Amino acid sequence: MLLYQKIRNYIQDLLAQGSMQPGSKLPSERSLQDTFNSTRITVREALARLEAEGLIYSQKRRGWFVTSKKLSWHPARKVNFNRLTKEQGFEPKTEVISIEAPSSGYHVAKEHFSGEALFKLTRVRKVDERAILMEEIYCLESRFEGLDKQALNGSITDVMSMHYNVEISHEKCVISVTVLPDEVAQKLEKNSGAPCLKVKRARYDGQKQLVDYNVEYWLHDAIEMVVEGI
Amino acid sequence: MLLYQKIRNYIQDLLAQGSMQPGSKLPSERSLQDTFNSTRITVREALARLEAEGLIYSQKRRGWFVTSKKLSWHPARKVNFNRLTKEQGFEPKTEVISIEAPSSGYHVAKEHFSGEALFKLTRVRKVDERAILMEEIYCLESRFEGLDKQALNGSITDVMSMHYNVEISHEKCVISVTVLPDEVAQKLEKNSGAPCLKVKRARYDGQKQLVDYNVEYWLHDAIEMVVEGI
DNA sequence: CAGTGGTCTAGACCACGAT
DNA sequence: TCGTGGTCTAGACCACTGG
Repeated sequence: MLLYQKIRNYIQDLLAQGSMQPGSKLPSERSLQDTFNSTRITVREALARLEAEGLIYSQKRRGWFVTSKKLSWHPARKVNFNRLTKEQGFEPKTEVISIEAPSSGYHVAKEHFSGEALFKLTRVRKVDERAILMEEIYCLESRFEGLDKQALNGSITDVMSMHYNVEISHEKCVISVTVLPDEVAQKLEKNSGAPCLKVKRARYDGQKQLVDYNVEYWLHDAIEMVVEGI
Repeated sequence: MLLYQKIRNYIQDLLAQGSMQPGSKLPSERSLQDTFNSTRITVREALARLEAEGLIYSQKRRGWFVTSKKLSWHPARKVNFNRLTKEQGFEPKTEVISIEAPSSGYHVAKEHFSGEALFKLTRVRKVDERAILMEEIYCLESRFEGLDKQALNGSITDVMSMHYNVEISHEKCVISVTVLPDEVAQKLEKNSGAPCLKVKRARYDGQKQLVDYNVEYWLHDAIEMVVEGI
């Protein structure tokens, strides 16, 4: 058997035994190197596989940690992040990074909103103190006047409903696997190059008008998506 | 800038220029190493990032190649693989790996079919000669007698409808990001450890009886999922 | 057969985290 | 300050692909 597979199996066994709880720290790369009379390159090969598999994750220069149970997510439903995560036994937290309404349009403005002025809301969402999602929400400045004065660390759907009388009635998501862009990786305290699920979501009201357009970057090991159909 | 990022950018530029078409072969690792006066480790770091990003892919010991446009897939719809891929300009192909009905039950049998005897159909699906999907389909032996004598390289939904008068009316998918299990990687001519989308799908008839249970492994760079909701 | 990617060794320096 | 992961060098042998 290949050496990096031995190391991988060794760590998998550590996890399976239950001797390592979610969130706890693995032995350092150099100590694993000594354990197996090997080199860091090979140890890191094993760790990378386990990371891709979703069993462990690294935080920049802090170390390697055991992944928690995945969050079950319904991309095609109006979901309340805080409620959903609590139902599944996690402690949610939302941080507003910025809300901007610059005079110059964004790229998405041209593509989806025919060039009109937009708000851009950027947020990071955490479960159990681990940042697992960064999202950018774009919506019309004219339709949501004063949005930047609202409380934005809860459900945007609720804010739109309560303060602007706008209801979402349909949405379309496109989901792909890619890597975190560098600026997103930084916000989530990950290395650039970390795999992720990218979700692009367009939401419409009853008149089939586009209400908002979201781009979400989910850590690949933090989520599983549930879709029901027909 | 980091060296592996320089190499990554260099290759990205090659792709963006259009000088490299989908499916064409990249320079070898050793030639890139010479170009940048670097080492294979560093070159492979750059290639791994580009692979994770979905821009290139490797085939075992054959080399690195440029990825094609992604296939758009609606996981929550009854879709005909052959029709869908052709509509998007690809040339589809389905290979039946095996169909078995062993006396001993499968693990899924216990979990989903309360222990009854099952067929297990294993197939690989290709677009433009590239294997991008391996799937296992489980269904009741008693309900689909003689299924192993049917033509199984087309739509299973059609076979069930035409020969067994069974119609799918509802389905539920669970989608996660992980790595190809070793035996799947082999079938798809990939290294073990290649990232993938894993789709577990349960399909029900009008009486809410479970008709079949599928496990699909999609190459992460070959597909983007489209989901519409509410 | 030559060339390719897959695996591996034995080191090194750096930036950043924890303390 | 010390330990950590992040990046990098300069080689090596092997299994397999392709001509």
